[in-house]
Amino acid sequence: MTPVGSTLLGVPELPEVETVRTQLAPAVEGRTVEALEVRDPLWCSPAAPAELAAAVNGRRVERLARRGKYLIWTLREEVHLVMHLRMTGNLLLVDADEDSDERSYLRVRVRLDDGRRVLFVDPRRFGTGIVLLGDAALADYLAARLGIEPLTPEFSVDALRALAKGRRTPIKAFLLDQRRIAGVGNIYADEALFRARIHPFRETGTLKPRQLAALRDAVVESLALGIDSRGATIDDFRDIDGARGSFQDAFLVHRREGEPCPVCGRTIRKLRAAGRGTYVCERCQPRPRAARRAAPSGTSSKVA
DNA sequence: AGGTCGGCCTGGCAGC
DNA sequence: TGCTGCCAGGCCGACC
Repeated sequence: MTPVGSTLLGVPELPEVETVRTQLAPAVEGRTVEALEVRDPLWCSPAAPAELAAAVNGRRVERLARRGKYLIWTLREEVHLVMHLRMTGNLLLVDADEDSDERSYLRVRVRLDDGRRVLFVDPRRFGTGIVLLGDAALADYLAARLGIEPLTPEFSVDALRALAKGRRTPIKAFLLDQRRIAGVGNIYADEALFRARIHPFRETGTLKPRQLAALRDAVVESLALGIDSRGATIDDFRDIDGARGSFQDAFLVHRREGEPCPVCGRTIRKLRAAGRGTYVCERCQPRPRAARRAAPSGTSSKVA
């Protein structure tokens, strides 16, 4: 079996989806989808599994692309199968003799014309799929949901400044809003804010140009590091312990509550921002004055 | 209209 | 020990 992607640790964000795309593309591009079997109707609701199959079956895969956290199968004649892994979705590439209906959490099976299968496995059933007919329909779908792609030249300091201007929302919520910047999730938001030395409660519109520049660089660096790290661990994915160590070591503050800050040694705290568990060094990332009176802590009661 | 919040979903685990 | 119930969070839709 060739495992592609993992959700053993953390939620698939841009780097993980990109890793999946990189690994999967050579196996599916140029192949024909013999059968799309959606075994869990929730996956494509409100559309019916048969509708998706009718649109997709028998078509050749021209390209596997990524936009934000979406994985896009572009088939012949502008048929687009758009997948989202959400929280616990995972894609596996397997041979026929490794495939079975008994596999736990199997939601979708894509049978290719070479006998191999791509399996969408998802314990929590948050993952989704939709078929969009026509390039315009795809463009509309993505444009309604996603903003700037952060690993492109379009993600400039000027662009970030324009997005941030006048916004009163906390910067963490801003980073998680896919309609502004596409692909940043909870992990990389924490990592980028730490690198840029910005507190997650900081009001977005009050950030100085220098801070916005630092944040832009930090987002790009964090995502790029995530892609590198993912690539490094994908090969020994079957070795759970090996994958785990390498993956977590890359993160500076995320999920490191109670540990010393890697820069200054102050204990990393867990807060709640934008409804998410949020990790911060409040010496490196000083809490903004306006937020100091707000609830000082989230789910954690123990603060060293 | 921009911002906030609950619902979706289930494995894992804290707490009784 | 075994059960209950809460937590995790990306995205969407309801609400203010």
